[in-house]
Parts: sequence; C-alpha cells; structure tokens
Amino acid sequence: MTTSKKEPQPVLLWFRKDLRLDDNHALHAAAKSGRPVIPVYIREPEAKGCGPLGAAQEWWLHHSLAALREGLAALESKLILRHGDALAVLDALLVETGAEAVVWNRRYDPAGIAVDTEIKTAFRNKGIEANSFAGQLLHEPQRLRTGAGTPYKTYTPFWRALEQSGEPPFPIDAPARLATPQSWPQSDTLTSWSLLPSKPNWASDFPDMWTPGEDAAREKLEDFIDGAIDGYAVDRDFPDKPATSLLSPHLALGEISPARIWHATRGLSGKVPTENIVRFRKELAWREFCYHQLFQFPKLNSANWSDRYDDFPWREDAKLFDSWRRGQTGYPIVDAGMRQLWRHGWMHNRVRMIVASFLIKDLLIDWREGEAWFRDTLVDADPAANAANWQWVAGSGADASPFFRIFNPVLQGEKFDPDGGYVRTFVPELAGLDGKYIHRPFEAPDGVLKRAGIELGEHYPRRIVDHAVARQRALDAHASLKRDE
DNA sequence: TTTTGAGTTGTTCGA
DNA sequence: GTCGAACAACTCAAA
Repeated sequence: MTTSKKEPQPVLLWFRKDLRLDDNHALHAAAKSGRPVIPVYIREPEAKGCGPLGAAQEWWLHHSLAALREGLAALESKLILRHGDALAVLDALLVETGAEAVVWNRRYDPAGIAVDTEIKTAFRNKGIEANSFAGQLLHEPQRLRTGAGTPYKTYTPFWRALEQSGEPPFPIDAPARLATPQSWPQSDTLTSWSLLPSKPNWASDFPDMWTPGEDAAREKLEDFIDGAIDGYAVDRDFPDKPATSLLSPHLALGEISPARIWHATRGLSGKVPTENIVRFRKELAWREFCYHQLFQFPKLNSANWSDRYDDFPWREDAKLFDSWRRGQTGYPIVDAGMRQLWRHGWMHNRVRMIVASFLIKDLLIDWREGEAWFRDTLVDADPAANAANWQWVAGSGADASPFFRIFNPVLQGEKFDPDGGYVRTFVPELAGLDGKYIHRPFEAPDGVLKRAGIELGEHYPRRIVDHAVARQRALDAHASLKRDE
C-alpha cells in the first residue's frame, strides 16, 4: 500500500460499546487530528473481549451497527467490520492501511479492561500511537472516593459525592466532517455475522418497541425530557405507565452518552433541580455505582460480593427455573414480567425486582441463574448493572436489601398494577378476569374463573409455590447461614 | 482510634 | 381499616 507524502497516515477509530458519533471523545480526537479516519468495529471471540453479548443484545447490535454505518456514510465515511481477536485484527489493519495510530473509548468491564491494556502495551512497545478516552460513564470509576480514599460501598454517600463533585464533562457534538483515506480496507458484511435470530425469529416483536441507533436514542431523550419526566418520581414504579425513559438499551451499547443525558436535564428548571430530575439523575448514578462496584470487584457476576453468602443453601430445580423463565409460575405479575422480557427484550424496573425476588427467595434458586438469563434476553444487558442488581436483591451485594425484605408478588401487583393492565397485556389468558382476582387467580372462586373462561392448570398454571410457605423457608435459609458462622 | 448515625425500592402482626 | 413496630445485625462513612 502506498501513500503520497502529503497524505498523513490514517488513524484507526475502534468502536466498541460506544456506537455513536455524538459526544464521542475518541472520534473527536481522531477528527481533530486532521488525519484520515478509518472506523472499525471488531466482533471479538466469545472467550475474550467484552464477554459474550446476549442473544437479544446481538439483535440490537446488528441494527445499531447498521445505524452507525449510515451515520458515518453521511460524513462520507465507512464502517469496517472485522471479526477475530482484537489485537490481531488491529495489527492486520495497521499493516493494510499504513495507519500508525489507534484511538478508542475506554470500557470498564474486566475483560474489556484486560484486552485494552494488552493492546495499549503491545502497540506502544512498537511505536504505534494508542490512545483511549473517557465517555462511557459520567466520571471515571476511580474518581469518587470516600474521605479515607477507599471506594464507596454504599449508595447514598456515593450519590452525595457525585452531586458535589461538579458537573460531568459537557458533551461534545459529532464532527461535521471526517477526512477519509485514499482507499478503504476490506470489510465483513453485517449479514455474514448472523446476529439476527431466524428460526424461530423470537425478536419479531422487538421493533414494536425499539429502534436501535443514536438518532432514535436522541429522540427518546427529547421525548422523555418533554413529557414523562414530569411525573417520573412517582410514576416510574407503575409498569403499565409510559413513565420511564427507555434509554437503557441505547446506553448499554453506547448509542448515547450518560453525559449527554445528564446535561439534557439541566436546562429544565431553575438552579435547583426538581424532585423528578433528581430522581432520574439518581438512576444514572446507580448505573455509575454499579460500574464502581464492578471495577473494584471484577467477579461481580460470578461471586458473592459478600462472602457470607458463599454457603447459602441454593436449590437446584430445573423444572421450577423453567416455569420462571417461561412466565408460568401462577403469579400473574411475575409471569407478566417474564413474558414482557421474552417479547420485548426488556422488563420494567419495578417488575425486575419482583421477578428476581421470586426466583431467589420464593424458589431459592441461585441469583447467578437469573443473572445469566437476563444477560441473554435483555436488550439492555449491562455487565455492571445486571450483576450488581441481582446481588442487591439476593442480599449478597453492596448496600443490599435486608434479608427479611421479601417481595410479596400479590401485594406488589396490587400496589403497582392496581388495574391489572400490565398483567392483561402480557398474560392475555387472564384478560377477562375480575380485577379483584387479577393478581391472585388461585384464590378466585370457581364461578369467577369460569366467567373469565379460565380453568387453572389448563389455561393458566396453578401457582408453583405458596408464597407464605416459601417466605418462611427463605427466612429459615438465611437464619441457617448465620448459625453456620 | 473510637464513636455515631445511617443505610433505594417490604411485609406482617397486633393494637 | 389504619398505623406503628418488629423483623438482625452489620458495615460503612465521616466526625
């Protein structure tokens, strides 16, 4: 490959979980350098890199890459797709293109950190410029520290520190132009990666709910800022209300930056943010806190944060686990949640807590089983948030819920889905059931069931456990944990 | 170093 | 029907 003397050497822009042009510091640096920019996305082998993406997120990735490619095309640029070990792929591209620099935005999951460190070292050792930038989080995970210099282990002081540490960096706009190389390296085709499910196409309902890509992400943000945020603090707990931002899957693959979101909520009020804005920002801070945990405890998705739980008497029961996964537990709010997850690759936050509590405390199944299922089925699966929140429900996590806090699926349903609208949407076989029994069909008189056209065990399952019994069993299991010490 | 106050999201029981 | 207390004890963060 020859390059003229006037033409500067190109720079490789390595995209990972930052599939956006907006507020992209690596892209900004590459563009500013004036050198031709070669954008690359590498599909890394499962054993390495950022860890395997779940199947639902692969669906998202497919469309997100297509959107990114379009965005780059508008700048007369391209997106080069390659697969394989990241170091080997980048090495090959350096040779093919004559590039002498690679830039990317940092990731903070352990596997990602390991690969990035390896690559940075390898390249710098042979004189290749290798620079990484911040942008996946509001603040670098080592930045917020307690007075004693240790990482925070409880949320509230973490939040206070975040609030007092000043605004996160102001987002930077996408570049208006990119210098392009004289010739482009070969690229895989997106379809050759087979990221979309085919037989069966379980993602067929995803498009009803989602449009991947950064343009859609910005639109979601604007919609939320203009509307739902007004009632956010209260309404966010009601799964039948369109009260949440729905930004999580966009954040998970970096189609929008947390700084962009944070600052978008700034101009909304006077100097003091409203309760709704604070509440929303606190959710961004939770994402931050989860990464804070993952960063200091890389095994967050496989080991108990608190080793007190290492001897917990989990039960193995494939049949019960399967009932949970398929939304066939006989508890309508649990089943609605699990079916929403399957249908849309997403579940409302309140319901996530309910179904997680049910798996862990009613069924006594290891939280890691639930974590893995969520990781595979959620379009917003995030290595930090998913693991931290499962541990939080289990009680083994940082700042975790006390063991006696066991969600009652009937009461939770009646409190947060009072009309049963959520249940009726996702468990249609119960749609005709009287509201009084919509969250407790197992207590409905025969006549009521009959009128609704339901025969328990036929059209809708009998409950697989009695919550009152299961609750006591969970309390006993926790008590045994203490005695063992 | 010691002390002190506090800690996302609940449920049940008994007055 | 409503309300407050009990449910444990521990760890964390900061003074």
